[in-house]
Amino acid sequence: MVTDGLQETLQRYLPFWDKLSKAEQESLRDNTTRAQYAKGSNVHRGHSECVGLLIVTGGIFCTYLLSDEGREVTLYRMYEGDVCILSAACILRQITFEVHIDAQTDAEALIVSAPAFEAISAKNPIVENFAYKLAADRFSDVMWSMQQILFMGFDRRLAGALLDERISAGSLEIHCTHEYLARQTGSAREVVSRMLKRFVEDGIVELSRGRITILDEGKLRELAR
Amino acid sequence: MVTDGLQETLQRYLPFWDKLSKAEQESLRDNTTRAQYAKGSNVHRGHSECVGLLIVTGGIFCTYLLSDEGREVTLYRMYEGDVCILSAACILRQITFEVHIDAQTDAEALIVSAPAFEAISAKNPIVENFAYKLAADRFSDVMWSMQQILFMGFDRRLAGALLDERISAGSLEIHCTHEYLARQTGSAREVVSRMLKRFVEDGIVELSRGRITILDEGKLRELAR
DNA sequence: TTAACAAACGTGATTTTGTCACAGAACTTC
DNA sequence: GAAGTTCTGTGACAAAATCACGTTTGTTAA
Repeated sequence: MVTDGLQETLQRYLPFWDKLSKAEQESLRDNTTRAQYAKGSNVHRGHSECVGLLIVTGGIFCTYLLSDEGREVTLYRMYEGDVCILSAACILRQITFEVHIDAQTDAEALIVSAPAFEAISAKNPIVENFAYKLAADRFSDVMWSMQQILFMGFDRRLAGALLDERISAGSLEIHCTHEYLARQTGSAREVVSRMLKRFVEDGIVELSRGRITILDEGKLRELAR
Repeated sequence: MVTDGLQETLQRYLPFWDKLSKAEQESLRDNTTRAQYAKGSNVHRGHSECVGLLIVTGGIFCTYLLSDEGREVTLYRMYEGDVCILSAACILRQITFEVHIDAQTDAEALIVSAPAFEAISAKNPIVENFAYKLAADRFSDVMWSMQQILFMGFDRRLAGALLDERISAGSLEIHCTHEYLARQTGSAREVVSRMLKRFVEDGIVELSRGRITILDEGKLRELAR
């Protein structure tokens, strides 16, 4: 959680801050608000109006694709210090696809209003550049997921997802549902359940409602390789 | 095919050209060469050294992912006038994934050497910006493929691919192999063959070696919807 | 403190898609 | 026209997704 003033936070997280004119700094600051999101709440959906640039100051946000039939596939997650450009995608005319963004935990962020950011971005190439570089970062994230889904067997993907959770939990006890893992891996809940059962048979994990305990991290790493 | 001088071609295809200094223009021009590629030849592979910025002046280039086992999935194609940034991905530090690029037909392009482009891009934010905007364009292309592969049934994807070919052929007679369609749809050759057989049974297409004739474009569109 | 409810999970049956192995057909080249 | 290459067809199988339930587990509220 970041609790200091708006200006200090903006300066910390926006690398171009010191290259802005005083007027630009003021304009940004005056159009930035602090926002709180409850776990599971929606931040951005498809091509609805653009919330603006999201600067994560606490919690986890999750960017995902949503199919017409309601299937979700997670693209990447954002943590404290990450700046979310797709919540301001309306600013970048090159971005023509739709993503959804939710708060995955209770979370908070600074929001730079889209029009204010757009105005500065239109005049200041350094700022515009920052935005496009963020997009390129996400491009790489998405390509990573895509390769995983296209080329890796499901056992491997699930093992990888479990290890990711293990890291962000900082513990061998993971608290998440099978449904959640299905979204992370671009698969279906039943498929996750079945594979987890196989992992149990192999002595790799232990299951209980809403919790997965890793018993053999080595085997898991080997699987995910 | 573009046959005029280097400088004219650069000016036509690089929107930032007129904003360069004389020295920058000269440097770019002197580090640009015209290249010919035979159908099927490789232009860029993974993280091998960067060829540089590719400006397509004729033919078709194809950007694809390649798995360890050799499976290929086409991401997008480039035509006359398109500028390829991923062949110069080494310049953009944000781009961390690997793609491959082939000439899909006999093709030709101008190549701006990577170091020359990088030098100018490092000093001139407008040029750097241009590069990142190109990347964002491709990001959108890739997201489009990803949604197709993740959310659409194979019949639909194949119908879409056939319609794409129908357009670029400008005719109901498509000249391509099942293997090619498999790469376009992120699937396998046998799967394409089988689905095409179903299309034949439904009176949608007619098959012969290396050629597919669309008999019922309406049904195909309905399938692809 | 249960009854009622909702969320999470288990599992068989089915379909779709991808993989493997091989065979035959259709063009090319010499 | 013999040999080789490329392209296609097909059966058997495996992996994964989907469908249709049923069961378990925890929460809420009468």
